[in-house]
Amino acid sequence: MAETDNSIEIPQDFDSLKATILERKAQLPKRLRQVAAYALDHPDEIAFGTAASIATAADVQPSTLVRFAQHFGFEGFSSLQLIFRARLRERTPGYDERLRALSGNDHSKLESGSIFNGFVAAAHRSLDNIASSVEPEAFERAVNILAGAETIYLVAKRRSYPISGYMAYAFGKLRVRYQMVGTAAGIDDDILAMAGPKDAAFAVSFSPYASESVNQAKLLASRKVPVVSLTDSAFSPLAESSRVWFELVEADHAGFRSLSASMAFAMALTVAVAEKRRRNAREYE
Amino acid sequence: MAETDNSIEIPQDFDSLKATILERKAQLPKRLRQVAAYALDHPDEIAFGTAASIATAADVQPSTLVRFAQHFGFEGFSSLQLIFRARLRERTPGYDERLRALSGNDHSKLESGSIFNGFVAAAHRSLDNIASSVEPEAFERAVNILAGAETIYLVAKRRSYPISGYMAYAFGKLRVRYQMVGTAAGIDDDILAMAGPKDAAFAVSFSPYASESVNQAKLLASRKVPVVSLTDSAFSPLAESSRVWFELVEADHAGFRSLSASMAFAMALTVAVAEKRRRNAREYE
DNA sequence: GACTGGACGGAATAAATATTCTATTCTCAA
DNA sequence: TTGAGAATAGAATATTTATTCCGTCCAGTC
Repeated sequence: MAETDNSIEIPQDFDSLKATILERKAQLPKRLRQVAAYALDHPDEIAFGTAASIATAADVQPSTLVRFAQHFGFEGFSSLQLIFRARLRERTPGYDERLRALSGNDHSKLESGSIFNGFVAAAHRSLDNIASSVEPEAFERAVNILAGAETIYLVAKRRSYPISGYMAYAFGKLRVRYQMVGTAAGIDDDILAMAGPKDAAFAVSFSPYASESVNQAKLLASRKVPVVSLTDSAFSPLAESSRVWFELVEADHAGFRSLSASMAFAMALTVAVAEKRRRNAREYE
Repeated sequence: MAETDNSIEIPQDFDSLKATILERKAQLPKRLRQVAAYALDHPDEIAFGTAASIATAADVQPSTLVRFAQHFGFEGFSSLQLIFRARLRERTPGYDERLRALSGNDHSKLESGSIFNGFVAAAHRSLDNIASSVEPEAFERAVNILAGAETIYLVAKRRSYPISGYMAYAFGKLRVRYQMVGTAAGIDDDILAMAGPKDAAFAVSFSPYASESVNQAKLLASRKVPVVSLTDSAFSPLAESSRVWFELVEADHAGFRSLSASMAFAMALTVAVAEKRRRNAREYE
């Protein structure tokens, strides 16, 4: 038998698999080389297809695919396929390297270190994700709505509260009139009663959604106050009350979701609004 | 029978499918809505998983997935799945590319976009920096100090306030006793008067340092309360009052410093402390 | 309060799947 | 040319898969 090569590590990610294939390509038997060529040329097909369909496309037998996989140390074709699928999931260039850099650093030696690394990695992932999930056009609309408002109402509870807390700080510095909602219990309704169509609101809520925030957003929407919202699902109850809404899925570690992407988003929105106002004001001078 | 809706077109790509789902979301029965939410929140899982695995993850029956697909005009679950797979093949162009496409048209649009990108980039830079600037041993010591405290006092003002705000939320979830300092003016001194050597404090302050925070940290230190602090300079006045302190320089954009690294740090510290406590508690059982 | 129609859960089923096995073919050296 | 060993094709097999079907449940209506 000349099958699984135990002496060499089984590739765990697409890049190293690709390298291994290229390296051994010359010594591969005819049909296996045929498979190798097809696999590297049509990685998407390998990821999605069945053994039968791929075999037909590559003009080999299904069993050849299994032998190919086993030749590189995998248990069968299916486990090889996982590598090709993983490649499509996290097609974030640069992320792998960063993660590898993290796992090699001093923190990994201590027990609390892995927690530390985990949160840094989660924050990175969140930020990688944000660029593709926020549409520039929607962002622009949100900026326009908030820049045109007399007073910006900030609605957030619990986990989202730090986000609006930062925005409040920044708006204060930038001389943009704002009003936080939900700090002291009881007077929220009175505050919201003052909001009108000339104002605007920014609401943040992640699942599990604080019912208070949702209701307040609804109330504002019913009073013709344009609402911009930040949430983590297209199914968020916030979405239906909002003129513009952003779906932002934060990566998590140990069950605690990162706030990095939300924070970056909030900072960008805040500064963009202030910038827009400054320019509008100059035009009227 | 009320099945396939021939009058309406079957979505052929992911975007129109998503739009259709969102549109009909309100009228969907309970389980189908559950599937809808899961599908839009975890599109990758739908693309790769089997009906059984997805059903388990979404907490429904496999047959529900089939009904869901048929509800939207597909023949079965498999044909719906093809849409989700196609999405991964032809990745949607990221924000960067879309932004570049926009840049030719309108200058004002470009402006908001560059602000957005700027903050995301700054956040990335901050996170890249954090691993090298925080010493694992110091982190370990900080965890030990806070894990051993009866009550953890959180001291932060202004820009740092969102950080302690998040920690308060997380400590609450994790059943760690804490006390925020500086929320309502006037009673701070009374709160601090209760702190003793068995407690500990975590103070955050970046330049320009809020004198209040600095004084409170000094007061705590003089009362033999161990202080852990997070700041942005070795010359920070906080440092001299602290048992352990961390220097964390955040990258900035347009003069506004990122909070991503501080946030990641705070989350890691919070969870590490809770974890440590949990372990200590188990040892004494 | 009974009736009706849709929604649901769960078992049954038929198709499709990856893998294994074996006979045959090919390769290369003596 | 012949013999030995690997490589291959293709059928057989044991899972796993999506789907169908039917009894039950639930909400709304008269």
